[in-house]
Amino acid sequence: MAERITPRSENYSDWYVDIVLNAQLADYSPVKGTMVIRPRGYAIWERMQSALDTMFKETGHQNAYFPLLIPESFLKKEAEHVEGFAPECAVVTHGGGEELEEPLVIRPTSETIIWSMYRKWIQSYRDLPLLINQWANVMRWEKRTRLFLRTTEFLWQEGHTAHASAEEAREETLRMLDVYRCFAEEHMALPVLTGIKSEAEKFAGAVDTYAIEAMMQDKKALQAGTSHFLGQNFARAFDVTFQTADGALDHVWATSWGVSTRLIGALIMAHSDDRGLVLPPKLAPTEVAIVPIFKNQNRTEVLGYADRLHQTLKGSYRVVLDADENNSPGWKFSQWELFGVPIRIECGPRDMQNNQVVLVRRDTGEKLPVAAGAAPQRIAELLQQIQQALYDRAHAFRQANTRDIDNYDDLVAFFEGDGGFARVAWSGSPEAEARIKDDTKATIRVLPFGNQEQAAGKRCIVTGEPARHVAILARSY
RNA sequence: CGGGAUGUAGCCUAGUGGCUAAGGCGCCUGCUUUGGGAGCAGGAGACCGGAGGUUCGAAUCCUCUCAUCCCGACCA
Repeated sequence: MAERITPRSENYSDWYVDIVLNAQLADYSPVKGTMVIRPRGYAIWERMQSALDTMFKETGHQNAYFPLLIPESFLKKEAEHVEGFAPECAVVTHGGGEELEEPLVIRPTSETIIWSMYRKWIQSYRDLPLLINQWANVMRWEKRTRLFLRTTEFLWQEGHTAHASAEEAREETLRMLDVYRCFAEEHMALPVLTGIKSEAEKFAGAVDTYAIEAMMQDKKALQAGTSHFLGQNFARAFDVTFQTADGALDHVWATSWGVSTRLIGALIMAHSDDRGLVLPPKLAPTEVAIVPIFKNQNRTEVLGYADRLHQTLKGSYRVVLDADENNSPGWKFSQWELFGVPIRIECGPRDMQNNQVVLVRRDTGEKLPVAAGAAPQRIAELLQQIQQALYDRAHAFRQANTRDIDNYDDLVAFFEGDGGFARVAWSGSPEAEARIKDDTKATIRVLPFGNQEQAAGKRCIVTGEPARHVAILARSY
């Protein structure tokens, strides 16, 4: 029998690991905390990259590549930055059989090396804005790792932009946050909250950190992407100045923003079920799997029928024909479900007689017989419906598990129970934030856009002081 | 970095001092099958995580060590 997937209800962590391993997305590799992204997982990443890269280009960015190794001294130039990252840096001390003059840090992020270069490339306001993105691997020595969600090495993209004014840099920060929101919603079918992070949760070295935040099926929050307004912090640290149109000298304004292979973890935890992976059609490496059902006496005919269907669909869809003769149809059904293929097409002798095929939705299991000639059109519609249904289901789930709470005891009870997202009024005091964390293990995920004005007239859930913010609280990954 | 658990064939597991380490899945060969994880027959595959020790004898007991997973403190 095939591998059993631990049901979500039994153990969510085990379920997650079972999905990743059995759907062949990734595998553990020999070094603690590192993993191999297998072809089925990497193909998803490639689709993510392709969609995001297009969006980055459409917003005026260019790709470049900066080196993996960063002089240790660079990290130390920005005070908060070094404090934030020093504990999780891997450091190269030897090369070519000799101890290095200066240790080299394996990048945990590239602000420092990039700004050291921007110093050379930026002299005038005419050189701005400078809009660069890089696709790269980074390394953060995490104490505790989880496949895709937090590994020692991971793949991501990091955008680093330089601007002549604070306003422009802020605009850029929000523009890219919106690109992430759009990508999450439209491609990943993942509803996200957008907003700003609290002081405690922001990026080391940023003035403001914005994030998209999603709810997973266990009601925990996952930060799916961040966009930072860096102010002039890195420009000052690396002495990056430019001459303005009126001849003055000013430090450059900066942003950085990134999403990582963690998004694959988000995808899994948002949509998949106890039968295996469920992928939104737009990111599914294979959209359609054709499973012919034949007996010995009609093998040639049925395979021919399936093959003609395959030929018909090949030009328009990412489709595979599973013509293997050893595994039973039932086995193949389970297998393609495990792999998360959005639509399976069953075609057997009965279908052939009726000149039809059976489309099976991965998300609902629903079986839909359709005339063979209508299949291409129906598939297009169905893929869209599945994409939308996944989004709607995730959105409804988040709505159902988000509660407005205005009493501290209720808040504590909420997180002692099933938990979810708690929407509360908050004074802005770090002490209040810390107390919530101590008492509930929940943190401020985001101060969401759109309803901050609702804080007016309310009192902080912890201190009772006048509230200045609406905060979303949740336990998180 | 603390707490817990586990390392026996590709995977899962049995074996808790005594013959040649057992079974299931998977894999290979052949036949038969195929509308929800098929059947039969045959076959390959393990220095039992590593090192040291106790013993006539160790997968099994002891010591050390390594690795991984899970739960907490820290984080894309």
